[in-house]
Amino acid sequence: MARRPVTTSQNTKDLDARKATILEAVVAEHIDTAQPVGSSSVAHSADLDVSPATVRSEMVALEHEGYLAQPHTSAGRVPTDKGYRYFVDHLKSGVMSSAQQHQVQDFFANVRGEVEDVLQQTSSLLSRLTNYTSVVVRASHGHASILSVQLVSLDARHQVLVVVFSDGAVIKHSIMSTYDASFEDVTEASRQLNALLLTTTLESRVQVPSRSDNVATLVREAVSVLHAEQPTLDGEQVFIGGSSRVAEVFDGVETVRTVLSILEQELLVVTLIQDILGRGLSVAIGSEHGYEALSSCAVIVAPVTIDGEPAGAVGLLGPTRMKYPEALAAAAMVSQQLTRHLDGEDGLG
Amino acid sequence: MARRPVTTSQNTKDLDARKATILEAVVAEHIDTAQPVGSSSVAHSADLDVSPATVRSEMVALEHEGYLAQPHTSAGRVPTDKGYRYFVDHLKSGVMSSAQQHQVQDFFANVRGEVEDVLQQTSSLLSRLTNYTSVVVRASHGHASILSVQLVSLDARHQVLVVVFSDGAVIKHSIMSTYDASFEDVTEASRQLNALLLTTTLESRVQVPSRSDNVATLVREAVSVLHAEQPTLDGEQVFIGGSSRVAEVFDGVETVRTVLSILEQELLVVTLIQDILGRGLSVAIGSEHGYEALSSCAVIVAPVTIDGEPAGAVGLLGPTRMKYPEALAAAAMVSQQLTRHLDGEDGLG
DNA sequence: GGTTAGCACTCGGTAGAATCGAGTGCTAGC
DNA sequence: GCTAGCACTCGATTCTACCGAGTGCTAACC
Repeated sequence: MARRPVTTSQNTKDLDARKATILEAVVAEHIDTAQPVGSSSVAHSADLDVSPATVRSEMVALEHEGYLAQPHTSAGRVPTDKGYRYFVDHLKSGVMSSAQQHQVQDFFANVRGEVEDVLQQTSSLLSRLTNYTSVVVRASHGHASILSVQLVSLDARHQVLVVVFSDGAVIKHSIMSTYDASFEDVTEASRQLNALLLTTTLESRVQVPSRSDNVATLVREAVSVLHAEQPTLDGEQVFIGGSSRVAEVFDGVETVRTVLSILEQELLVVTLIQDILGRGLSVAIGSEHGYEALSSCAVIVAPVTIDGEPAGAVGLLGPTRMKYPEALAAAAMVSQQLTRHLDGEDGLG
Repeated sequence: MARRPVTTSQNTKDLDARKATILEAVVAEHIDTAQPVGSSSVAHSADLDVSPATVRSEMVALEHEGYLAQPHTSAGRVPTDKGYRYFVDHLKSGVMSSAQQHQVQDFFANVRGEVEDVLQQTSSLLSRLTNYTSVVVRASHGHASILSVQLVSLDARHQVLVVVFSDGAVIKHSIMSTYDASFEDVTEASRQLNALLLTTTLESRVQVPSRSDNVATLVREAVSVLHAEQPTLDGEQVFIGGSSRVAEVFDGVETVRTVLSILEQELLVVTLIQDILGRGLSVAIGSEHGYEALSSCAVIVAPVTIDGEPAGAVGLLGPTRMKYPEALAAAAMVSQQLTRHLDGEDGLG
């Protein structure tokens, strides 16, 4: 997956009022119709009392400044990524239909079950609301403290390590011992692990016993397996909803393929979302997120917190000509309601 | 999702040798080219020494008997589901390239990690091998015996119930108590739960204490939450690999959409696979599996066992004109190797 | 100077006609 | 029973003409 350098500054200085109106009209209409937009329809729709000819001359200016592009001579104008960016940056906060608002409220009033299930369903909800593919990311439990460690024997050579975190997450790891571990060994190792790890986090490193008896070996093995957890995927979980939307929202089999195959790579998705979030954006349009393969996509993200701490994010993936007002509003409302829901449950469903 | 009655008997009585050869030639060529197949190419390719005209008259017969169809007059023939069925039923066992065989062996020689990860990667492997979308289903732990039950307190009102099964699976459930549970209450409840549930299975029902003290309430809550596990999804896990293949393998956005949206519904996928498996088939073609929406798909399944007991299945989803010999061989080899891998690990990775 | 009406020009999209050709079904003869 | 021959069908391709939405430019207008 080719990664291009990221443009940090948006370089969207304000346009004069009329250019802005025209740009916004073009973007809005193109989002609506998926067609290049001509000067006359802009002249009529936007309530500036000027002739198409005037609009045209403004359009060439906007084209020179990089906000618009022309698929070919004698076609209308189409927004560039920069054009969309301006549009998004100058959006007055959108609204959701009250029917949709109710839908969200009802959802959160009625969900129950494990956090994982709630997050998966939230992802589906967001996708249904917007008709785009939705992504919900749950932050890693890297800095949640450990509440319980338990080693359970499957048989003499196989043990399962189960760790419960303060955020309610549970992880398991399988351990294969190199010698036959007695029931007592395992129980004792389990006891020592608790003593060792309780209240620490996955990020902290602990002193392991250096003895070479069976129990110490088990303990060392368990601790090392836990610490090995980090490098791969940081323990984030990804929940994708409405992946079938990809097929209806993008045109061109090739694009659909590419986007789907990116969605298959959870690590990539997590990185992407965190990247955007880290840059303090709520939308990344086209080339902005730096993934060549997603150059025809826009990504909307909204953070989710628990007790004020970052706990994940919700995201939406659509074409650059996505319905920003609605999508932004939906993402905002869902992330906010999800945050409240998780807070209300003390960090766990 | 409309469900049609399932055809149980295949009704594929043998055809005479020449018809069979012709039918097989048509199917093979159509799988290869995706085009309707004409009489002359069959006459040349298959080594029957007859003229196209003869082939033609056989073809009308095959059409009457329902093995072939004509998209329109003056086009070649295309196999029907029944035609594919005959082809599959009379397939001499296919072969995999030795390169692919090595790929599979290398994979299983080198995978490590949790079963879940292994299964997910196996799914990706199978998809890469075949260029179709792959599904790996892990059977529910409904009749694995319980090795350990633990109740962990998040805070006074929230507990996490963690259960470890003999097959190495770990499940968790969140519990909200209606009163403040002390640390001692939780420890005691945990102890009692162990006494109650150890060596039982999720399917068995146990006698819960009828007292109304705090501990008993916790215990009842925990047990009921466990038993409630069953009805929804039976605890099966689904791992889908290469969903992006859908976009390149089916034509028509609508089909892609439908197939993707079915893959989103895990319950449906599990049912489908188990259904096919239950009918003792290894392939379900077009209308055979009874899902209207998948009428242009073929599904290949192969069971996976642990110690001879059913433990899940691997599956492939492709168009009815999929490359059956290769796909069947790949599914067979992967399921067999996976079975061996899981057996070798004593039922757990 | 900014705005506008007028106009010639561009060029993608569509509709229709002509044609091609792969493939069929039928029939008569071997 | 097989096959050569033949008329016929019908989707796909190509070509042409043409329409019209939209542009850029210029000259006049306020």
